Amino acid sequence: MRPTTLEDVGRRAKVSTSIVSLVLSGKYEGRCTPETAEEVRRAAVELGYRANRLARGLRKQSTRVLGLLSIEVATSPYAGSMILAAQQEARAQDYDLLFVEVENTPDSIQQGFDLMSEHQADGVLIFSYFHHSIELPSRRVKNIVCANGFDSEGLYDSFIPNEYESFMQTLDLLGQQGHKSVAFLTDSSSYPACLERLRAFKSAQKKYQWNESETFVVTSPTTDPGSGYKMTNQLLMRHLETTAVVAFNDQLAMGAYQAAKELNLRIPEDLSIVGFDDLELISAGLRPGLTTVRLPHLDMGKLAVKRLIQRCESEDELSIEKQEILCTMVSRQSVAAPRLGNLVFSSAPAGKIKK
Amino acid sequence: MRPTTLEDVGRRAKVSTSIVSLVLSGKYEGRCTPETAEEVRRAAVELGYRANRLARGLRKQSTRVLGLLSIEVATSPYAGSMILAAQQEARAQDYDLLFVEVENTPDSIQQGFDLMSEHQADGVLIFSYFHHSIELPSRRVKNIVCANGFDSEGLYDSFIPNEYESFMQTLDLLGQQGHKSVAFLTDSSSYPACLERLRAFKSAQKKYQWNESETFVVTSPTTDPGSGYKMTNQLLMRHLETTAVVAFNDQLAMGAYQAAKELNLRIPEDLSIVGFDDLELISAGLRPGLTTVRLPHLDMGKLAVKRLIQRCESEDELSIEKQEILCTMVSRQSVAAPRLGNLVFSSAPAGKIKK
DNA sequence: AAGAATGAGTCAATCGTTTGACTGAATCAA
DNA sequence: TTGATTCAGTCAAACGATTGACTCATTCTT
Repeated sequence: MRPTTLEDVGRRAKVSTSIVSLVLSGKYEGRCTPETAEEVRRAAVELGYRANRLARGLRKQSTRVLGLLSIEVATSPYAGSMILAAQQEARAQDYDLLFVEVENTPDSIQQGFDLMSEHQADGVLIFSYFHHSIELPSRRVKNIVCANGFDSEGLYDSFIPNEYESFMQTLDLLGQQGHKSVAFLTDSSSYPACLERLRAFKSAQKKYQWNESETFVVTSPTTDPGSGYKMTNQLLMRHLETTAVVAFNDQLAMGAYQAAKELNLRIPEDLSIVGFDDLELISAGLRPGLTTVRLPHLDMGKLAVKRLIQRCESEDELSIEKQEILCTMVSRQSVAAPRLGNLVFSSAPAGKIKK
Repeated sequence: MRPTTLEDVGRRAKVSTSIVSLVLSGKYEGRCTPETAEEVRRAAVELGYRANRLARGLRKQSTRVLGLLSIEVATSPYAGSMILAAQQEARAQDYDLLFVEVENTPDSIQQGFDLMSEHQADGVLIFSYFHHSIELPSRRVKNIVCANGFDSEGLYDSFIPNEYESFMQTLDLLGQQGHKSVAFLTDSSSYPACLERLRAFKSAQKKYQWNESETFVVTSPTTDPGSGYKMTNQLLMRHLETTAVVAFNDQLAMGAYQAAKELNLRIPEDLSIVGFDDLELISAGLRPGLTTVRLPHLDMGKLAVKRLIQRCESEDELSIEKQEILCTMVSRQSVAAPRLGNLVFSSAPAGKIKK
């Protein structure tokens, strides 16, 4: 059963395909009477006409299809919201997403671009699993936008999280509550997320006069809960006076919970813990709920698509937009003021301690 | 900069577009000399020629594009692997995926189908968030395959988890270890997952002579860790003799861990716990690691695509394939034989207890 | 030496839409 | 009355790839 074409509709409404096309796209003024237009529309509905986007794309040299190159995103637990947000924003503007998962190698990415160019995608989104620099190969697509990552040459728009300011939100919270012995569990890599969060921590140490002993920064090459557990044990062995643990991500925080509970430390009364990422499976599931920072996956996905479409539809050259997005702090129950009986007293006035 | 076309390649190789097309698709035998073919291939590479899939699709009436209707999948933590597996299987066979997230309403699904038909997708995959029945509206696509769900009329292929047998794997494990007081924390819905897992539990109760008191089945409308915590508390209040807790999913199991730890019960020495789903963020993150059952998202995604492509390329009518896939048990450290000092002794011979 | 067969290509229709150029009738201005 | 304008449409050429129907020259058969 061949699908209905413009010609079928035209035959039924007794007009040429031209009129049908014009009417259905709303550009028929001066080309036919409103009555004819009505007749055409009726015929189209009766026959269940759906435009063939291949033909349209071929003729108009524009497909309203955006390529989504996902660099190891779909494998990650973060996948959902970014891709979903992109999809919905696209659909809201009558664009569709052609999805390809690629590996983080110039070769694989090149293949992804080739594919998108075969499909005549109007533009390509590059979504990255984690916030880092991506080496883009020579490309044959004009419109490109990156989300949760940026191209190494800085040639394209990018929407990335503002690691420093975002992390500072939870650090400020701890500082304001009067903590003085705060430890940071982190990754030993040199990705922006890592570097920036460390920079924020060091800056908070100064700002709130935290104990700046190097042993308050615990690093590990892996960031699973198991590592978090070990790091926290190791930390508390050395610094039992610790009143707050700041984790690079929620998995490490989860490990910190386990270590704390084994040592019979209550959270948050004896030990405050904060995470990063807001993986709800963890952060909302832990007891007590984990105070953490939600990565702006939704916003990045949405903004990237908005910008890409803008690029696709703009006549003239747009300047390169690099936007850092502030994450939102999600307050649950894992933070409290340090107990007065602790080694280091809070120097903040009582009014400040209570929230 | 207009992309290279067959004509450009033909011009450079000094042959007609026909020969170029024939050569590049490998069907040139009897149409030109191997030397000409080589010349054409060289020209194509030099110009970086990429076929225009719109034109090809229009002409061949086949696009090698599969629509992926994701019914609330992308919002779920399970998203990744199923979509990823589908993408990779498709790509391996030179198919691409057009991704649309839809809501679980006939209207929304209908819109999804309409879209796919506009794009002339060769077939449509329907991926569902959880294992359940989907009402499909009147459709204009011939090839349809469902994964992790099935259409209410049973008209299409479907690949779903075998809930009963899969769940039975962990129940068997507990039975063989000699547990007799086993509780089941579950959802109070009436989806297949729920019904089947309950059926498996009841059957295990008989098979292993577990205490069949109704109070060993604890239900709740929500299945977050918080509920698991409450349910476990409530359970242990009534049945302190419980030696094993079986949870409907990993979130509930996570809650059970929390309750157990608060009561100073050691896992697995005092209480064995098993989950379902294998959400690694939880199951691999808990201490000790959670023994659970991995849903076959990867297989479902892959098999669904395989079958859909088979359908797209088959001349004749294929019969409807309904496949139930066995999940794999993931053994971690949350299960052990009940302690001999417990209220109820294992009646199994010692040889059976040890694995 | 005439006709058939083969080899190496080209031609042109087709897929379904879009859209500028055209047409033929009716109306209007002077 | 005549020429210009408007109205309500139709025509046909793209867009780029595919493929059955051709063509023309050479070689083979008898």
